[in-house]
Amino acid sequence: MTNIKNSEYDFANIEKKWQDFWVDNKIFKTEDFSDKPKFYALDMFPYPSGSGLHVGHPEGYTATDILCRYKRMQGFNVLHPMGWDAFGLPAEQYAVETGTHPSITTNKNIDTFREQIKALGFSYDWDREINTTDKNYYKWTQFIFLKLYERGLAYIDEVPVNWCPALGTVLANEEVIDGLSERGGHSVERRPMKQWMLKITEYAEQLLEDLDDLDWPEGVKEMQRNWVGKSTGAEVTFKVADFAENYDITVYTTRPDTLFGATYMVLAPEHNLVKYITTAEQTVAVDKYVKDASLKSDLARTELATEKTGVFTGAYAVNPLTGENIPIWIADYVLASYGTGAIMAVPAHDTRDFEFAETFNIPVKCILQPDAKELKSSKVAVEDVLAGKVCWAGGGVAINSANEELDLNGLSVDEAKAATIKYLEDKNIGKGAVNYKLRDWLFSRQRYWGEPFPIIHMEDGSIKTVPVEELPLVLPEMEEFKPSGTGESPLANATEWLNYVDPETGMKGRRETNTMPQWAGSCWYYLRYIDATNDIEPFSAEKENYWMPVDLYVGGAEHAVLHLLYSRFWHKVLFDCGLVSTKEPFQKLVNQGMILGLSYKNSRGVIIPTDQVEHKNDGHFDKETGEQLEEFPAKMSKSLRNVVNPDDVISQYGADSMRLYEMFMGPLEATKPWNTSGVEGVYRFLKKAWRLVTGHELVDREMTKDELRVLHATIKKVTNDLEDLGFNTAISQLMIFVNEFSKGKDLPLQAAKDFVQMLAVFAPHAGEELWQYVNGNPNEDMPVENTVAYVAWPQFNEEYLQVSEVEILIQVLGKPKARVMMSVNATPKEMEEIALNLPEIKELIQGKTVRKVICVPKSLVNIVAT
RNA sequence: GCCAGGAUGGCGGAAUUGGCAGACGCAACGGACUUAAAAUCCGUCGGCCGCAAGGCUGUGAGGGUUCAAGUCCCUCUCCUGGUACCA
Repeated sequence: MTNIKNSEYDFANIEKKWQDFWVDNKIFKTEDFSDKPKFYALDMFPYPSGSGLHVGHPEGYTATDILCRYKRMQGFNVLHPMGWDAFGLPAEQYAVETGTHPSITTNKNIDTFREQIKALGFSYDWDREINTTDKNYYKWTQFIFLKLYERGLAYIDEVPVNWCPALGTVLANEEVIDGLSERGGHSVERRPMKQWMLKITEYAEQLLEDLDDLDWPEGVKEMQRNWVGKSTGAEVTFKVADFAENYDITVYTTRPDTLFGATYMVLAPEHNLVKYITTAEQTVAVDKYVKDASLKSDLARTELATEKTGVFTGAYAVNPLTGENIPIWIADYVLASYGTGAIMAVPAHDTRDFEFAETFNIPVKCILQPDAKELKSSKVAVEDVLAGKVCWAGGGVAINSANEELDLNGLSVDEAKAATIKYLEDKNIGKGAVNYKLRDWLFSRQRYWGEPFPIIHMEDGSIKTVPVEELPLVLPEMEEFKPSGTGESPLANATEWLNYVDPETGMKGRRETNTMPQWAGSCWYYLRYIDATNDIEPFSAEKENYWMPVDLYVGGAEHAVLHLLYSRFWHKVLFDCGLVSTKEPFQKLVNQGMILGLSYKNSRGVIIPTDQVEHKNDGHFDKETGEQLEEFPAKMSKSLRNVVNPDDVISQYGADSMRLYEMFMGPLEATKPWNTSGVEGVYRFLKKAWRLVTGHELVDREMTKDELRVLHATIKKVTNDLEDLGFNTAISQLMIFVNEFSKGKDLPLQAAKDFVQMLAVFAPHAGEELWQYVNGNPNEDMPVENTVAYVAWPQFNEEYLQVSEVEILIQVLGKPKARVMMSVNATPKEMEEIALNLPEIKELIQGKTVRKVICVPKSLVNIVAT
């Protein structure tokens, strides 16, 4: 038996020992099914980068791990898995440079990550580890793609991509900086290429609606709502004047109520009617504008957003309400891809239209009497609005808005909208309409290191899918990973793999050379964990039914929109296929905050790299100049040299201190700066806790009232805080417990057991070691059942928290004046009497009239005396 | 610009439904132990006034509601994240 009585806290040996114990005995292997209630806690799986783990990763992982350990003790069957989102650009770029196959780089990085993660003592079920680049995994990613294809949700379209002629390759948006390639700074142009698209827009409404029932941060839900961008309004059809042909133009507007104020119309330069309606005199100018616009990237178009540009087409449309001819312009502030690619412009009540009208001297016609209240806070003069000198985009009442058949005057914006839509529908020249900002998802990349599409383009132009039985379609081995030079992925050079002959008909075909984007693998990984080794289906329906949905999903806020929207979309498709049983995958979502590094700047605001800073008692100084520096938190980055490496923290203080500090820093969701001396604080706490348990005589005795109160207050606070993910305050309470019990001569056995068990969810290595000690278990050849991992969580008893007397604060006019012990059962009347009879209070209110006395039981008495 | 979140000691942060601001920790200072250091332990620690008892003041700024405001309402400033001509 290892005797740790009166020993020193030796984290290095303890941590190694228990990590081995957990792994060797598969302590955290999850039952596929159980009578126990289930709890599925999911961490966003990492991209295993070459630089290894940083302190931000373990933050979320520690939080879920603590919760999982707690839930196991609460009797839950817990699923807590880990895996690797391992496709991605860096491994391919490295392959281009060095010829090393991306799978080699990837596996090496995964090994590093796994080792680093294991060193933190997380209770993952490693038998469920997944890797998106494993063919047994991406086989099912391809399978799901085929499901999408079968349902008509995947299609090919010509879409402009970032083509870099100098590099002979297509670049991802993040590889293009200010219109130049990130590597080499070559120019990048937009070039249409055939791409796979996924019809996420078909699910726009559901993606929006189902957000309401999710327990997600309000901010994330709002971001998703904005991304989907639903708007309601109307489509209105305008006749083009002076043409024999029917060149009707339909516009989309959210403000049909302002149709009387439409003084011109704008088409996107790409609008297909532009070439038909442009008059001869305007052709040269229009052609030039259209050409220039097509060369501008989206980036350039938005960067030049300050100045409005456009060209008159020479044609006129007829405002259906006023009968007036209004000029038709083209301008790139109207996007071809949104709505109908054409707008009616109401400069008086739309800021963009107003700017344009001012630039080109187009009349502004005010048709809204601004709302008086809004007008007041906006600081614009009502005369200017009415005169069309200022744009009014706020609310109000319609004016100047009547023709022989329709009179909107006096109506509010909402009433006028409804009336206009009804009129348009009756006349058959428009209708109510809904639009979404959400676009279909560009789902192909011109890369090697991604999932190949199970698609063959046949000679006759048809598309053949690879039969499910033949999946996975494996990436071919290649020597070279250089771009093909044509814009196609390097797979275009894999001749043998590329060419296909139909075994039945003999028809030739060519495999799809695009690969799927990195998002693909992460869209459904949470389902694979449920049944990670199934090789006949992606996951069994029975297991899915038991485990889904994910009860808690923790990860970085950077995935607030795309990853979460994409996987919700796939999940809904799988739901419609009958493959999953829930509409939404992630019931509760929490974003862990970013961890910042401590940085230093001098009085001129110049940031000094952290390793050039000398720390003294009276401040921080530049090692070179001796100048005093100001400390401030900044994003960890190599250039500031403020990156904290978890390995260093673990080797110096141990994994338990690392875990504890990550949780003690502050609320999980908050952005907070890493401060190494804070780690020392929790390390001291662990040493103190160790001394409390091993250095005091453990006595199996009745506890005193005070001891019971502290113990049960601790159990209560820790339990409640864990339920709300309040890890920092739970740890504070454990510190209070240690401070209080350290004052005693001995340690009551029950208090020791309960405390050690609570500690064990936060600091599991020290927790296990101390658990064996307080239970008198022999520590060598330990039976598996002796682990603390599944011991029932301690219960608190409210009875022990009760006190008979409490200190009541006596205030006069809200200021604290006296404190008095009273029975907890004192009635307000009794409290008032006691308070008013206190000598010091009597003195204070002498000569004054007591107007009112407020008594809050168990808390305070406030005497209002003047 | 718009949307979301935030601002509390020297620092990280605590504070049920409005009810004693600053729990817990860090740093700092004073002391004990030590030949010395580390480790550990004890004490002080928002600001101002005061020998003290005590008083005044204090949660980004200004106003309001209330017996009582970090917490609720209005206006403003600054920070962080998201988004960008979406008609």
